[in-house]
Amino acid sequence: MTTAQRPTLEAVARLAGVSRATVSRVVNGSTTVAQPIQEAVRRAVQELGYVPNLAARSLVTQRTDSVALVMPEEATRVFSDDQVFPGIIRGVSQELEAADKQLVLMLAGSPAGHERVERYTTGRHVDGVLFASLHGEDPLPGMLARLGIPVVCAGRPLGSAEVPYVDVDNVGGVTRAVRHLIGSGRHRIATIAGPQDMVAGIERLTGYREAMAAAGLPVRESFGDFTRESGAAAMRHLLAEHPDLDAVFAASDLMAHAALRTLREAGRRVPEDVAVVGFDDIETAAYTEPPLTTIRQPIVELGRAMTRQLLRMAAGEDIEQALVLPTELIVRESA
Amino acid sequence: MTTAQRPTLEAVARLAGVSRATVSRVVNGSTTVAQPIQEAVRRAVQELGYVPNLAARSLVTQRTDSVALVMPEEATRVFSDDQVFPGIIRGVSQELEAADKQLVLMLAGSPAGHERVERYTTGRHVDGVLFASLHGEDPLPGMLARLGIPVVCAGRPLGSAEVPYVDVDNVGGVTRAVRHLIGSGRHRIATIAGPQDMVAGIERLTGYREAMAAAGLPVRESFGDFTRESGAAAMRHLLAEHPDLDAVFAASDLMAHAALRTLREAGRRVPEDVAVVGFDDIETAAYTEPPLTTIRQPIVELGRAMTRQLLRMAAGEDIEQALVLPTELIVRESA
DNA sequence: TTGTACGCGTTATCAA
DNA sequence: TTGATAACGCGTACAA
Repeated sequence: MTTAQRPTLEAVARLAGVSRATVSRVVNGSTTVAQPIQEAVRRAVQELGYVPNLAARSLVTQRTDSVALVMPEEATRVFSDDQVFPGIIRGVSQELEAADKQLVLMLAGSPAGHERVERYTTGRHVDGVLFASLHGEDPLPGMLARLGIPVVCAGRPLGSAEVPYVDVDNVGGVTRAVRHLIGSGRHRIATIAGPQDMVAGIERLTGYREAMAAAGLPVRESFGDFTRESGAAAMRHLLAEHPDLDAVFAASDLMAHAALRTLREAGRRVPEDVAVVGFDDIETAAYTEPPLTTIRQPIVELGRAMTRQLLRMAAGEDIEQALVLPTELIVRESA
Repeated sequence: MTTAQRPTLEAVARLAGVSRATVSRVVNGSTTVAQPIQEAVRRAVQELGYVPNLAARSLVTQRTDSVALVMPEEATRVFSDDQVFPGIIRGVSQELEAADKQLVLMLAGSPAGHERVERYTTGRHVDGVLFASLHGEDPLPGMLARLGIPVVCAGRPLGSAEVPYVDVDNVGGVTRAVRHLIGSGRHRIATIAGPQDMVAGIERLTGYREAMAAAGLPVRESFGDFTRESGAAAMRHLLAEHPDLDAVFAASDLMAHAALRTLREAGRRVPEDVAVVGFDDIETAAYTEPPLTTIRQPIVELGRAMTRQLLRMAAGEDIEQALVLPTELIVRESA
């Protein structure tokens, strides 16, 4: 296997009859190079198929032109069936592509994986780090921020760390959903809450409680972890505890989907007997039986927004500590 | 912002009272260093929080310790609702983590994106390239292979290029599904085929045709692009053309899901009037109405296998040109 | 077993 | 406007 030697700046310089420095200037778009020379250099680059060596460039510029996206590995499991995981990646990827930077994806599930992420990111091998879907109080974002490494989180980070984040308006969305239920005559509204070690789970429960309190209605709570399985168990639990319920707000569409099925198995009609509202607006939501009323969150836009914030930080700009994207109630047939 | 200067080999060497070379040897696990010195070096590394500069290392080793995973951007749209996209990523990520290499994810949707991928990968900024879910005859994998850059594809690449790949047994899986339908008394079996510019679409149709021919049954074909929307349209088309059909094999679970709904809207009962079989075994399959009989493909394992092959190539080993993973018929209630 | 010295391919500083 | 030349941080012959 002939490892075809890549052409270097040196080679281009020789072919174009100029110095390395000049070639470098042309490649990096410096304006201080005479037109005819620019063209000669470009021709040589073209002819040789020259591509800059990023390692060499990083060594001197102290930039890597790459950004890490860190996701807990469970995320790919928990969200394996919805669009959150691919959606964030797509948004991040779009913005990075526009900035001509690479996306280094790190799934950090195991403790070993987490340690690896820590080594890699603190080692300044990337220009910035995006965190998605954090569980509990991960100290890593705060640590990186203190090291002066640009960091942005998806969702308000738990704990005291002052790390910039982008989130969706969980509380506002849930409030609208609960009002919608009340407006259609429901008063015995239960919730299947999400995991309380994730900010999305916490805030959606908060939204439910606040909306119910505002209407002077009593709460009926049960908990899941965003998955279908947990949603089914929670729904069964609710039916046993509060057989009189006439509506359910589930903190994820997957749990709502499982609730639909569990209700049917229990002989309850949706929406006649029990109305159901989910959260996310995954594609499946339009295909459930009956189609699911839910709260849409702009997930691709979330990925894009957090990336833009990060790039601005990396460029030395000051950015808003928090950015909240709007959610929207999508009314279908289940409520 | 005090850009805390990272410690270098030099700093560690000074603290440990040895030469840079020795520190380098310890860091890279050379056995030719005296025990007490090793320990002194390790202590110094610990104390300073030394992390090797990857750019500098790449420059001299000619390795980057990173691997690119290239996916057409449409994949994240087409598969936004199933587990293929996250599944492959998870498998790839697991194997790379074990090998202590980074995953550079590149979504190549637009022509500009494709060109960017080409520049990046041919520029040898990664030690190898994984391709997922190719459409049509992409020349890039073959080009990279000829450049001596390790490449592995998910699914047999179309066209003449001799690029190593890992695939699932599409034909075998479909054959089993069709036999299952025939075995339960169905004879007017239609198919909703996948896109014919993707090898998965082509092979699943081939499997259907071969199994039908082997049983001496006539085919009824309609085409989609793996999405629900296209599946619904294809199902309507089939009902119009072949109102007598008593079974449908859809080349993806999403299309099968849409078929279930379309059949119900048309007043057909599943499985009494029409049996339905899908392909993929996405999580939703167990939650459709009725639960979907389908062909499971080991998608995470596909990601792992292709990564192992790539790493072996990158290590200079010879690898099998093709690797085919088994599929499995999962019988639920729809057939 | 350890250290010296060179080179990897770029960018940046300074003269010319 | 252009060209030498010095870093950037590391691995590794080669010498000791």
